Amino acid sequence: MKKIALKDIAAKFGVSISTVSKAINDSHEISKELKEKIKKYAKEHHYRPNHVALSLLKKSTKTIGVIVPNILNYFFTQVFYGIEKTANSRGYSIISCISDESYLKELKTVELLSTGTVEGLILSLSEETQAKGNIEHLQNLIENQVPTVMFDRVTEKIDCDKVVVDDFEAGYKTTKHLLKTGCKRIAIVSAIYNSSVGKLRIDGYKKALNENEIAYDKKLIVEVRKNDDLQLLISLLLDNKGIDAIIALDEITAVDTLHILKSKGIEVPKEISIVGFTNGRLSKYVSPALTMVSQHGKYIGELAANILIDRIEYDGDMPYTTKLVKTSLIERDSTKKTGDNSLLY
Amino acid sequence: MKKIALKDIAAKFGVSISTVSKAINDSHEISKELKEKIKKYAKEHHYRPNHVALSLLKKSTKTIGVIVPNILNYFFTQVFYGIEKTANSRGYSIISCISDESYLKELKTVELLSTGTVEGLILSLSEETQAKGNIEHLQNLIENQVPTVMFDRVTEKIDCDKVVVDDFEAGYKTTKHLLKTGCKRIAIVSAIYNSSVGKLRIDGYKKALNENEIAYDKKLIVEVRKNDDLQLLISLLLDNKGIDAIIALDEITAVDTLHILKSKGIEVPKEISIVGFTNGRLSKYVSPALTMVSQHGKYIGELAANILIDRIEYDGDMPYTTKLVKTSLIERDSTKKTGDNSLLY
DNA sequence: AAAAATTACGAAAACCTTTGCGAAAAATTT
DNA sequence: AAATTTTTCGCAAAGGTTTTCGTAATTTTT
Repeated sequence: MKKIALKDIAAKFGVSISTVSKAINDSHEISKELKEKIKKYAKEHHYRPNHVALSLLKKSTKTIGVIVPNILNYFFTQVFYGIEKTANSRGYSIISCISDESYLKELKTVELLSTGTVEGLILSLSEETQAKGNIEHLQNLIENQVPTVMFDRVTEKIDCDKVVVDDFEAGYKTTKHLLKTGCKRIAIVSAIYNSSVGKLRIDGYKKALNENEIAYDKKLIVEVRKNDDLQLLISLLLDNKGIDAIIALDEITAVDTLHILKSKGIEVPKEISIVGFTNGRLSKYVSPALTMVSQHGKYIGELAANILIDRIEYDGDMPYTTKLVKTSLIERDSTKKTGDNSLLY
Repeated sequence: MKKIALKDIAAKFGVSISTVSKAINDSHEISKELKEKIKKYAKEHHYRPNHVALSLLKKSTKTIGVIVPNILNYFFTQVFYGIEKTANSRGYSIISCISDESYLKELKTVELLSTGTVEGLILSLSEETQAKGNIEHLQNLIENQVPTVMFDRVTEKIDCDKVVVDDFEAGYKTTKHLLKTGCKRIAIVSAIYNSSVGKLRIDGYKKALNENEIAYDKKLIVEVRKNDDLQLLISLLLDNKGIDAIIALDEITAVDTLHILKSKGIEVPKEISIVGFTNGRLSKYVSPALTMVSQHGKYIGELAANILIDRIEYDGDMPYTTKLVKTSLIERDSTKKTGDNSLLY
């Protein structure tokens, strides 16, 4: 039993292809008896209209493309999940690509998908793309009228819909919270020094410091590069006497930092508080459970998908929007309680 | 600047569509001057052949479908990553669906994809599908000659290529290891009582017990259902005096179990050893770090993709294969060392 | 019984691309 | 100058589907 087409059914009953099509679609133009015969046969042979042919005809594939830099990162997994869920509920399939933080793969994918395969694209820039600043491929996308939504790792050089975490506010809020719990000298450990995201968080941090009349000290910002020894970096950092809080800009770094502090016999949060970014699966299972900034990945995915599909389906001019998704601080046991100064004495 | 087709270029230069097509594909049939004019114009307007039309013409979409039950599960994320990577390297895109453990969504997806959209399918059964045993949709798939590879959660009722973890051996190996470290009364906590996977692991466990002449005790197998209180279940379990090891059939349960034991003041592994399944991100960050069974998710994905694409591209008969991927026991600190009996006394 | 309306189906276009073949025009050879 | 080859392009088909329109045949209405 091979793939069956209208043609085959038409041949079977000695009628035309259009008659079969109409019969299967229950058109009133076809007599009752013929319709029933054809429908029965079609069902028995598992006839299903060829999706590719339909896409060509309707000029609509009901498919959107998604490019994520790294699916093993829990945040992106969550976003992906959100996208898939809402896209699906609105009748769209998703064709997914993992750029693996590579500019070239991102480029290839964009070129591949922007040829009628998908009706729109949701993407987050690869690390390499952000570092290089080479975004011609995305510019072409917009020029070619391919609806596009960028999320999280975006660039202001491209004019399109965007969904971003309010990383500035997150950095600000986090720092402020730490200050409120009595911390005075707050360090930042970042493994994402190249991204817009990291810069924004640090800007928010600076603003909070400024508001509290604490001088910004560049020595307190530690950039962790690939293959760097975090243990060593933390040791060097702690030579700056008086550090009483560390903000880690990703979950793994937060957990690693916690372990390093513990191995040094430093009590968390009594001596040093820790806040990490991205509320993934690790944070609540370590001890003490880490206070984290949740970025609502799933919600971001849902939002991005809805914006994209709205644009695909809305026939007319729609101004580009940038949605700023607020973070939530999830307080656990790696920070002191607000107003609770007992630990200070 | 809208989407541009051969038609538009043909109109621009007053030539036929076929001429333009040949010019762009650098055919010798077209004069040098015309070719250059057309190519220049095409490039300037970012012409790219419509992928849907090509798919229809070539009867090949260069796309495979992937259905995973739950992308937030790290094992599946890893498999997904492996699939994407190799599919991509072999020139295939992937269209992905998350069944969310729902039979209905799996069914809908299979029906949607088996209509010319994809050339083959890689899937792992949803929990509901496994529980219900309703696999007609997959039977149709095979009958309709859609190349299909099932991984991890498979059914023996369907005859197709399969890639499975050697869960029987894993259960056997794990149990044997625990016995070798001196454990005598080993319990199992399972949140996947419905799956083939869980049953196989328990079968392996039984074999190991049998070989060591230890009676199988059904009371030592705990099934954790949704919304069940694990804390309570563990407490009840521990009423069976003498339990000195627990095998948890998924990572979260392993970590949770560890926490519960710790909160009860039970020392791990001195009093009770713990081994968990699925070596994800959590296990090595808790303390003590958990000994886990790694299932090599990425490799499974790569294998599945290669098998599928081989079948798609090989024109002829190929017997169905079932690949059994061995697990690795990653020893950390939640189990005692082999031959080290010091902790026993 | 003639006119009008309804029923039941087929032809063809459209979606976009590639490619084999035919044909005209140009260039080359005899 | 005639015959042959080469160059250069267009036509048409094929892939599967839906849909508009046309056209018979049949039924209903006047």
